[in-house]
Formats: sequence, C-alpha cells, structure tokens
Amino acid sequence: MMDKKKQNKLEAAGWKVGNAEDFLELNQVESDYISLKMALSQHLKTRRQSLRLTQKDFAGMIHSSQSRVAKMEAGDPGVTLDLLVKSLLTLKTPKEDIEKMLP
Amino acid sequence: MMDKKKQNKLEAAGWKVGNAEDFLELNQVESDYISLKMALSQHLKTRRQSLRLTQKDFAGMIHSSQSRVAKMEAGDPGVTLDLLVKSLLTLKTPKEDIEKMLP
DNA sequence: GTTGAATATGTCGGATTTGATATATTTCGA
DNA sequence: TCGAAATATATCAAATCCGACATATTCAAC
Repeated sequence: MMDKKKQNKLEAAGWKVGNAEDFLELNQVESDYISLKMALSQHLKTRRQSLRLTQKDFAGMIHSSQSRVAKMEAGDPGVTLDLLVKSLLTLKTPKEDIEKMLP
Repeated sequence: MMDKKKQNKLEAAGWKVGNAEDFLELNQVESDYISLKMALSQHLKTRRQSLRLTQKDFAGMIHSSQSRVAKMEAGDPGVTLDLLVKSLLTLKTPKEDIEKMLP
C-alpha cells in the first residue's frame, strides 16, 4: 500500500506518484522499450540480408527456427530483447550500430 | 540437417560451421550476453542507491516485488534483459551510461 | 546486544516465450 | 506462367520467467 512516508520519499527523488503522471511515466518507458525492440528487429533484418543469409540459415546459427526469425524481424511483441540481442551479437553487429538504436 | 550447400553459404559469409569453432562462436555470444546483463544489473543497483530508493520502493515503481529487484541486482540468470532495460528506463538512466555497458 | 529496516534467498502457480511444425503467401528466375 | 525457394502466419507442448510470498540474513542506530 502507498502510505504518505513512502510517497514523500519517492517525490523527494523526483517521482510523481498516485496521479495521472504515473501513467505517463510508465507509458514513456513502455514506449521507449517498444521503440528499442522495433529498431533492433529492423536492424537484424537488414544485417541478415546484407550478409546474404536466409532466415533458415540464420535460424540454424542461433539454434532456433525460421518462423521465429520471421517473428523477430516482424517486430512481434512476443519476442524478447534477450533473443534479439543474442541474434545481433551472433551477427557481430558493431557496437556503434547498437548505440544508435538506444532511446 | 546441415547439407553442403548451406555450409558453403555460411562459410562464404565468414562463419565457421560443423566443428569446434562453432562452440567458440556461441560461447562468445553467450559470454557477451552475460557480461551485458551483469553490467546492467550492477548499474541498476548503484543508480537505485544514488536515488536513495529502497528495493521495495523501486519495486513499486515497476509494479514488481522486492525479491525480484534483489534478484535483478544480484545478476540472477533468471532475469531477462527486458526487465533490466525497463528498470533502467524507469530510472531515466542516461543513454551514455547504457552505451558504456555494451560489449 | 536488541531492534527494526533493508536486502537476500527459496519456492511456487500462473503467465509468457520458446523451438518446432504445418501451412499459406510472396518473391523471383527460367 | 510456372515452380521452387524464401518468407509470413498459426498453433502447440515444453521451457522459462514472472510477481508474490515466506523466511533468512545483513546492516545500522541505539
């Protein structure tokens, strides 16, 4: 439960609590998170293509399946950052490329 | 199954297949992935502390529990990048801080 | 040393993500 | 246009991750 003491502590740290602002903060996080995933999936697709790999070939490299690679590249919500990051690491994506995608 | 045609295609793209090198590549990815998670969890801990938030308070901010926050900060393997990234975004971690953690 | 707050550790049922499979659709060279 | 390769979409059981809770341990103030 959100008591006054806790609320004061959070507000002292600069956080709005208990009102509509809370929603906005969360939506901003969610929005950034989704944008990041989208950027990673887009980059994965173009990088795989530039390496002339089929989805099936790449799936083999990460011990997954063609259909899951397709979902990754389509920005399917049911794909984790973990899988996307591991995929980009497998394709030796340059650090600078990943930096550009950060929100 | 790994036929010769596919193998040639992968090797043309610079990938070693079918031998011990495959293991080394995968281990490198896994190693980078784990290092990244560790760096993120460490940073989460120090950032939360610098904001003078208890694990319980922060758990409330991300609608999670104190024990899960503890696991995040301890680098528990059963914590996803997704949760760590959302946490850092919630704490408005500067982009530059995240860039420093990339492998 | 006692006490209480903060953090760590273990467990669990439910929810989500996974690789696999089947199949539909698109792409593209012959 | 035809056919095959590539990609997209749907479904599923198994594996993984989640928040929640209980409890143990650490830490700091007194």
